[in-house]
Amino acid sequence: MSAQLLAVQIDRASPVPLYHQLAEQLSAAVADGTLQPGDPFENEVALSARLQLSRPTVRRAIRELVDQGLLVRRRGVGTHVAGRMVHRRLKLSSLYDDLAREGRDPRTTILEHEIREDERAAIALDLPPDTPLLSIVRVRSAGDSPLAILHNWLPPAYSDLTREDLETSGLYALLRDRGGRPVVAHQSVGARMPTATERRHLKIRGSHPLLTMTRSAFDAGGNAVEFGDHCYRAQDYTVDLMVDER
Amino acid sequence: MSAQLLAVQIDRASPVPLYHQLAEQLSAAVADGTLQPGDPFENEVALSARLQLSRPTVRRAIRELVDQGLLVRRRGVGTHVAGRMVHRRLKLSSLYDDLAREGRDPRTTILEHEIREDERAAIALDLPPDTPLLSIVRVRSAGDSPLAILHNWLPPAYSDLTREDLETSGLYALLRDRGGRPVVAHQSVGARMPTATERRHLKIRGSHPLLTMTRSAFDAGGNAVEFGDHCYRAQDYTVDLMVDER
DNA sequence: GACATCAGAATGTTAGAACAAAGTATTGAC
DNA sequence: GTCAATACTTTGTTCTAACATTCTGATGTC
Repeated sequence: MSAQLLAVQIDRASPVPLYHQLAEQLSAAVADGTLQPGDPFENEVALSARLQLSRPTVRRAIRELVDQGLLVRRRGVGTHVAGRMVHRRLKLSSLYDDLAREGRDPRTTILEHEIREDERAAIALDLPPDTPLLSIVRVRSAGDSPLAILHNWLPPAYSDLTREDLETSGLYALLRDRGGRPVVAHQSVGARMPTATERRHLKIRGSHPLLTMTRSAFDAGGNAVEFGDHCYRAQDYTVDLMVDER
Repeated sequence: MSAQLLAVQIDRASPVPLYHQLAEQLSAAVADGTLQPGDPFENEVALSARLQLSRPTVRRAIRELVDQGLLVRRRGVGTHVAGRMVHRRLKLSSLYDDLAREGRDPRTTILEHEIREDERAAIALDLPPDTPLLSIVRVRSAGDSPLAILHNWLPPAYSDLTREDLETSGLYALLRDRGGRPVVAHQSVGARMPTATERRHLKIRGSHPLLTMTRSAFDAGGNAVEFGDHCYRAQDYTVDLMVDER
């Protein structure tokens, strides 16, 4: 029961770390099906000898794949390719990106765009309650069908975003362009009936609920990036997520 | 601007790895407020010299804290304590555990308990569509107030769970006792109006929606552990979660 | 044939060393 | 005084080396 010998090419002149070069190529082998779930993986020592790399380097590459959930390691047994369902694919995406990816023609109508104080939003962003925040209310549609009402508050660092910016692009894309890459978010998802105003904006007829979500997003250093209070037509939208305790 | 010298005790006779002993004590210093967000952290070399540990060992301990989101490292600058909001605290908890922790007297009524085939559940668990699954329907209450209807399907390995087991304990606790520790789950959260039966079981009067959640859970090896289709009274329940892209 | 013992194979832990890269602070020239 | 070059600090990468721990399977005895 010997493992498959994967073809790997290492470029020692490249500025990208050896362990990462290796990790990417191994990762690709799992992704493209060269290695199937359950398949045994070449062991550390053999791999390091074959590729002329030290064991710590190979070990670190394998660790990256284990962290992604692509491989499972057991002491005394070996390393194997994990089942497809445990592969990690996290994303902190926005509705705009999701719709754009599906080719559903995302559109934005801006209802509000002004600097204000808001205690609830400030607290959620771990900022002083009297911090002036840019408050934005948008209706997001796919084609002619309104899907969601998005209320967001941004800290002072981003308060120069214009209405025009927001009409043509998603909020998260704008934040990324400004260097504020959100990597952590606290979300809370619930449901309730819409108000009369919400029914009008979302063109809801009959008895249909809203899916609500609040989100506080932060960058890697813990700086506040955005607080959002969103509501979606529950008929057209679900929140999908992956919980991972490894 | 020198960093605080933390008191750390390392027991080389202990079977617990040195890096983990160190990580736990450093983690505690952040948790109990000895180190505040933004505080500088003693650098790797100094710490390894002071504690008589090798740099790789210290480095691995620090890496553990970085992975938890407790510390932030930047090359050339140093290591600092991260803001409180980016600390990772993941949990794959069940409603029973949540209620018990809050002292809200969780109770369970079993409506169904039988072996059946269910194509949707089997597919969600990455099993053949004709796999016989243990199908369980429960009403979960806090005291006398019904909160949720929980429909779960379990793979054959767990199909010997009895009604009595389920009445006295949470499903996740039972699974853990049997060695099936779920570490990864795919969840989908939505909202809809309740059916007449659901209104009766959950004692819903008036126009109130349900929060729905489906979940497929797997252990570290990728083996199916559970598929659940739950609905909650949206008035009393929200799904809280933390998304993390680090 | 059933069970305990043991060897082998794999990952896990720890150490010591050297150099690379990035950011900060100081120094020096103009 | 301003600005650029330099030195220093700190984390990042890579290697060699040795021993520990855990699981599997083979060996061998009763």
